[in-house]
This record gives sequence, C-alpha cells and structure tokens, in this order.
Amino acid sequence: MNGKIFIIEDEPSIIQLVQHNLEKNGFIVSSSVNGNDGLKELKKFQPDLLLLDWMLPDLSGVEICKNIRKDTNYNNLPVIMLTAKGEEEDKIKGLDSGVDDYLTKPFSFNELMARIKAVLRRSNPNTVSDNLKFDDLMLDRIEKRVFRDDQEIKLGPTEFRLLEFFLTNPKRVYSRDQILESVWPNNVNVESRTIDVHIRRLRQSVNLKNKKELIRTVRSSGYSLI
Amino acid sequence: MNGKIFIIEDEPSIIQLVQHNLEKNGFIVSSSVNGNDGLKELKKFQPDLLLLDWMLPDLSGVEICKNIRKDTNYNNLPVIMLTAKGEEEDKIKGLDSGVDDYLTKPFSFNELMARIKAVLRRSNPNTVSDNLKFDDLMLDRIEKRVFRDDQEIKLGPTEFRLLEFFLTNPKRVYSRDQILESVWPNNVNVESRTIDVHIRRLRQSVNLKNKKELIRTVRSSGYSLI
DNA sequence: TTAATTTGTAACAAAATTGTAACATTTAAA
DNA sequence: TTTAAATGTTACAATTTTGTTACAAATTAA
Repeated sequence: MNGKIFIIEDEPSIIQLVQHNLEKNGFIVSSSVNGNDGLKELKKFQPDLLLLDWMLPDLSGVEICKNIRKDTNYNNLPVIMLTAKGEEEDKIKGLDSGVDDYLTKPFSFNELMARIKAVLRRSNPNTVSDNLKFDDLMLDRIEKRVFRDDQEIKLGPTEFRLLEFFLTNPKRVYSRDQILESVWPNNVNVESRTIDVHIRRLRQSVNLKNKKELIRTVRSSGYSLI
Repeated sequence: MNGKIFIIEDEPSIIQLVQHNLEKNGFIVSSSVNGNDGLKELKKFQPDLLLLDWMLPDLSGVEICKNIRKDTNYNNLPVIMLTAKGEEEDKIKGLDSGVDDYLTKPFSFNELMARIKAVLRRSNPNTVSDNLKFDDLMLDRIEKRVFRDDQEIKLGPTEFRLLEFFLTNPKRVYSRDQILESVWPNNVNVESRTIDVHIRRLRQSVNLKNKKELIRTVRSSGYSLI
C-alpha cells in the first residue's frame, strides 16, 4: 500500500489517530488544521487523496472542495469528507460539491481505511494493493486470484472465500461453526461436515507438489493455517 | 500481551497494585487520581482500555464515562468500572452509561485480568494474545499450541484442556472431582481413575527428556502444577 | 439449450482419542 | 514388617473424529 494522503481537520486528536494509522499502513501523510493553510500546503504536497473535515474554523469543507475542483491540477483529486453526526441532511450537498465519499464521525479506522481503498481503487488502481499474504501464499482480493510463490492457483468460489477467511487471521484456529458463520451466506444451512470436504478441496488446490501443507487440522477444534 | 491501559482511581493502594501487575503482564499503564485530570491525561495517553473508579473526589465514574462517550475519538473506548461493595444497585446505571464491564471491590488481580482480556478481545482482538504461561511452558489458546521453551508439544484434546485448566491456577491443587467438573463436558460420567490415566498421558507429553516434572501428585488430594 | 463447473451430502476408510480393566508400584499406617 | 489404600503404568477395544471418494442436484457458462 502506498500513496500520499492530505488531511484538513481541526481536531488534533482525529489528525493524530488517523495520521498515525495511515502511516502504519504505508501511506505518506501530511495535514493542516484550517482551510486556507490546507489549500496552500496541499498543492505543495501533491496528495493522491484528501480527507476533508466538513466544519473548519475558516472555510467550510464544501468551499475547499469547490476551490480544488476549479484547479485543473486537482479537479480529479479524490476527496473523502468527514462530517459530524447531526449533519446528515448536508450529506447530499457534500456529494454534489464533488466529494467522492463521506464518512460520519465517529468512525472506526477500519471503516475509514475501507473507504480510502475503495476511492483510491477507482481513481488510481495502482496505488492500492489489497493483498493478503502468508508464507509463500498471496491472495489478491481485487483480482480474485491466488498465487503460491509465483504460480497461480485456481480456486472455486467457496475455496477462495475459505482461504480468504483463514488469511485474515492466519494461525488462528477456527471451529467449524465459526467458519460456517463467516464463509457461508447467512441463514444457509449446511452440515458442518461439508466444511471438511471443502477443506479437502482447498488443500488439494493449494498444496502444489513439493510444497508443505498449509492447513492444519486441530482435532476436535477446527482448522487453521500453519 | 500489549496495549495501553489508563486508570482513574483515587485509592493509591489499588493503583499501585493494579498498575504494577498490569505492567508485569506487558501493558503500558498510566493513571490519575481524580476525574478532571484523568479526562485530560487520558486523551494524551490514548489508551486501549480504561479502568474507572465509581466514586471519585470530583466527578463520578458515570459522568466521566458519559463525557468520554460524547467524544468521537473515545466513544468506542472500552471501560471497566470499579465499584465498591454496597453499590450493587448502581450497577445497572453504570452499564447504561456505556460501561463494558464492572468489577466489585475487593477483587483479585486474576479476576481483573480476565475481564480486561475479555473486553479487549471484543473490541480489539489483536491487542490480546491469549497465552497462558508457567515456568518454561506456554499455552496458546488461539492457535491451540503448547510449547516448552521453544519446542512445540503435541497434545490431544483432553490433554490440552487439562493443561489449560491447570494453567489458569498453577500451583493450586485440584481434586479429581474438580478436574472432572471443569475439564470434562457436563453430564458426562467417567470414573475418577480415568483422570489418573490422562494425567499420565499429559506428563508423558509435557515432560520432555531432561526437563523437570511439571505435574505434582498430592496424595489423597489431587494434582497441581509445580 | 447443452455442457461444464460447483456444491452438499452420504457412505465408507483411516486415524486418533478415549475410558476402563488389570496389574505394578509406591506410600502411609498399623 | 505387613497390610491396605492410593497412584502409576500398560494394553486394548470402543468410540469419535477426520479424510476421501463418488454422485446427484444446483448453478453458471457457452
């Protein structure tokens, strides 16, 4: 994951939280606490995405956004607007002003991350890699492909979701019930033994010859990656 | 185990006890002895969890909690409330104000630890590594693995549960009846001598060569770790 | 539509786990 | 020392759990 993100937001605690976490995720981040400074610094910083607070001490988020859209260099810059609760009615205006997405405070960082990825993917696909890796295995959620080392592995839909699920917490042992809940569509009733068969299919696909076993059976508990 | 815990509590002896033990368990800990300071410092400290005394010299725990919930940055902060005996009737109010759990003083540190883990696990699964350790033994409940020093020990399901049980209170001697109740599924009838056999199996697995005996027989009482 | 793929389940095979009985050894008391 | 009780050890059959295969139904692609 790489890319540059600029934040215009006047609450230092939000800046701190978001900036820190974004940097941990490989982004380069810079920020301003008001609109006028923000507009100037933004143009120096040349971000791939802008996080913009709705309420700012000087300019409003919408004004900033319109300003940006006028500038031919930035009229394509993806913008995610941060609005506080109770400003719901304004959302539509916000979107009209050329915002790509909006997020209502309070939000979890995961939620923000998901929006950022989604927006970046649309505007600039190369900025986002949405891959899960474990050992020599790599799963690409965007292209829905799986590789072991560099060899592609063809998986059926259920096998893919199953592996995807395990990869979100490799090594962790999941019971058949947990797997059912997370991998199968809700309110579908399948027997828990069905999982065994899918595990077998996944193993067969994933364990290319001369590769070590990747799926561990934990008797009376479930399965995990290993 | 890692994560940051903030404590707001006016009894120095409790702070000392809890802080010391939490730090021994790998947490980063900071604290305040009153509500107003606490609210300020808390925001600097950015904890993953808050231990909050019910009765404080200035603000009450509930007021603090409501205050926190209003702040978009902390409205998800897990809070465990500490109440003194005789305030039982207030418990419900406490929970209504957005507390995740409460604990009645006096409490054992183990009890507190268990609550902390449970709450953290819900809110922020990666903060908690759910390992039980004793001497050179380590049991990982998530991955369902056991190590002695760094050598992995393979255990059957019952052996695992048995060891897990002993590890929750190492050194404590458990009778065969207590072991049966806690380790075997309810309403299963097995002879108490069966435990002896499982102890033997566990010993065989756990006592790698040139390692000292870990399971002590207490004649006419039961078994314990040692 | 037909063909191909995917899916869930049943049925059987293989493997691991479990409880108990039987006998051996240790311990403590007489 | 002798004896009785408690625990250690071993072997084994029964049970439980998982692996594997085949197949029909359902879904998707051609």
